[in-house]
Amino acid sequence: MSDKRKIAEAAIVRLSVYNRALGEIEKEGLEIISSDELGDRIGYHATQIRKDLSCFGEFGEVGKGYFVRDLRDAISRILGVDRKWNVALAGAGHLGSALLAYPGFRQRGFNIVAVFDNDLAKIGKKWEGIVIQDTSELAKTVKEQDIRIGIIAVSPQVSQEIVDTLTSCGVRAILNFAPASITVGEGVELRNVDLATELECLSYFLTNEAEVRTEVLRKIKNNNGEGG
Amino acid sequence: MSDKRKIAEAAIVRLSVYNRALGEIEKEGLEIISSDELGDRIGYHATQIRKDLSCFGEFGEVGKGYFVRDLRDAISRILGVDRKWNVALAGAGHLGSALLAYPGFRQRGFNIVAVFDNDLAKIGKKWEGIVIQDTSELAKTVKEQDIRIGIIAVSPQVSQEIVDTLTSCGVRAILNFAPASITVGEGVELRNVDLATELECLSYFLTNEAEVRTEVLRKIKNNNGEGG
DNA sequence: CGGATGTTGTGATAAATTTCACAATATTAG
DNA sequence: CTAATATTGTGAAATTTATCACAACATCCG
Ligand SMILES: NC(=O)c1ccc[n+]([C@@H]2O[C@H](COP(=O)([O-])OP(=O)(O)OC[C@H]3O[C@@H](n4cnc5c(N)ncnc54)[C@H](O)[C@@H]3O)[C@@H](O)[C@H]2O)c1
Ligand SMILES: NC(=O)c1ccc[n+]([C@@H]2O[C@H](COP(=O)([O-])OP(=O)(O)OC[C@H]3O[C@@H](n4cnc5c(N)ncnc54)[C@H](O)[C@@H]3O)[C@@H](O)[C@H]2O)c1
Repeated sequence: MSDKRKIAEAAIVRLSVYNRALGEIEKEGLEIISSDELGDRIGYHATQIRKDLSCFGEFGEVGKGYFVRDLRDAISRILGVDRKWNVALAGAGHLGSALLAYPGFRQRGFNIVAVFDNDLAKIGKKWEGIVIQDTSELAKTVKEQDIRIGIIAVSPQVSQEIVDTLTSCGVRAILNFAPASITVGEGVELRNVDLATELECLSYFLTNEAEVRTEVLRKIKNNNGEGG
Repeated sequence: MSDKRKIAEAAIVRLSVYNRALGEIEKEGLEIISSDELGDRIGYHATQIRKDLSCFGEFGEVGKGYFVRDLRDAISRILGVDRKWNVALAGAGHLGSALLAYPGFRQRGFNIVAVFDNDLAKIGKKWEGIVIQDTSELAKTVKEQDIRIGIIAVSPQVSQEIVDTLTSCGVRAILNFAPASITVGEGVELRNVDLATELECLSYFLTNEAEVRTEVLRKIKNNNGEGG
């Protein structure tokens, strides 16, 4: 019943997880997989998977399952990763250089084609085949290179400023690592990755372990699995 | 109505966001803030904030708002970050070294006190004051240093193995950066940060921009703000 | 003092999301 | 061919999460 209007963000995240898992399954040589087995591997209910997919079409074969390759292609199309995206990286510090060095992004179609910094010691240097540019060149480069996605790996103090520069150049998708409350205009998608928040969630869990354990036991009694 | 039993994970993430924002507000010199203004700054409804807090107690003053410092202390206690946590880092590669160099974790009470790798060229070297150890020493070190949290920054192929080693040593909280479907036993909290997934969500948004725009317009008509 | 205003905490309500239940259909074994 | 088994896609139900609405109370200002 292909209807893209009411797709939950959480469902999109799951599609990406399905895709990664399908990649692993493909490597193992499996050609067909049921929603049940896929769910087992990644810790979701089979119905969740089928429901998520049903928003976009029918990809399975009744009584059989899903052709791994076909489903992967379908999800890739849905996510828009059946193409290349040019990405700009702002901030060539510790985190920025790790991101730049990571081959996984390119493998998935995300090419970091430009890196910006304001540190004169870095500007002009070539890292991973890319010359680090001054932030003043951002607007020009974004247009020239058709950059659609920006990654923020600068200090929190300047993150909003860099986001504004990027969006004013037409960048409509931003992945932010700076622990700051960034705001963007409508039509711009912002995703925040706050690693301190991740650790704080773990701290909460450890601090409140007993209560959580009770919850886990209740869930197990109701025959639920691991949550991923 | 202090009842920690039915707290949604999403609420915990928000508490962490509130705390970071309160830190910024404190730096600005503000001593009191209303849920309304806090909500404006971080893109949540005031009622969401009040509801989240109400699970843990009453922290505000009617007609006045919240004392910034007091609320921050209260949330820190709730999250369990009113203390220090010793953290182990597995994988001293590109990402691992960025995490190790980041002062923000220590500032928030998360001390990376041990780093493990299996690369002979790295083992024995001292980074940021910490000697990189062979993974075979993990069990001993985890006990000696009272390590409660593990960070996985090794390749996906070995990530499950390292997770198993950590949990078998009693580590009950794991932050995983490897793009793999990790499973953990009950009583262990696992948080996955998959950066490729983050980019794929942005790709989805860009690919389906038109539909999303419609959605945004609908929300604005209903007086909703930015989602953060 | 008293009315206007501001703000919290929370029960009730609404909305979103997940899970259940099952019809429909394919496959397999005999 | 038929019965047994497997699996999808989806409407309905259940559950979870977010928002609304408002009583209760504090503060401000004349
Ligand atoms: N390193 C981590 O593990 C980690 C973890 C969590 C969050 N973060 C966040 O990610 C961001 C980057 O972290 P990092 O460790 O790489 O910091 P870093 O200090 O190593 O790097 C920041 C880089 O940004 C550059 N920069 C500063 N102002 C700039 C500007 N106006 N224009 C362009 N470039 C500018 C600096 O020159 C530097 O190269 C920070 O906001 C940090 O809080 C990092
Ligand atoms: N670098 C990034 O920006 C980035 C982005 C997304 C995901 N990741 C994921 O994070 C993880 C680390 O990425 P990276 O870029 O730092 O990789 P990397 O190759 O630079 O580092 C991996 C490190 O793990 C060590 N290692 C390998 N096997 C080990 C074992 N059995 N025991 C102990 N150590 C072992 C290696 O020696 C190496 O030092 C990977 O799973 C990667 O997919 C990284």
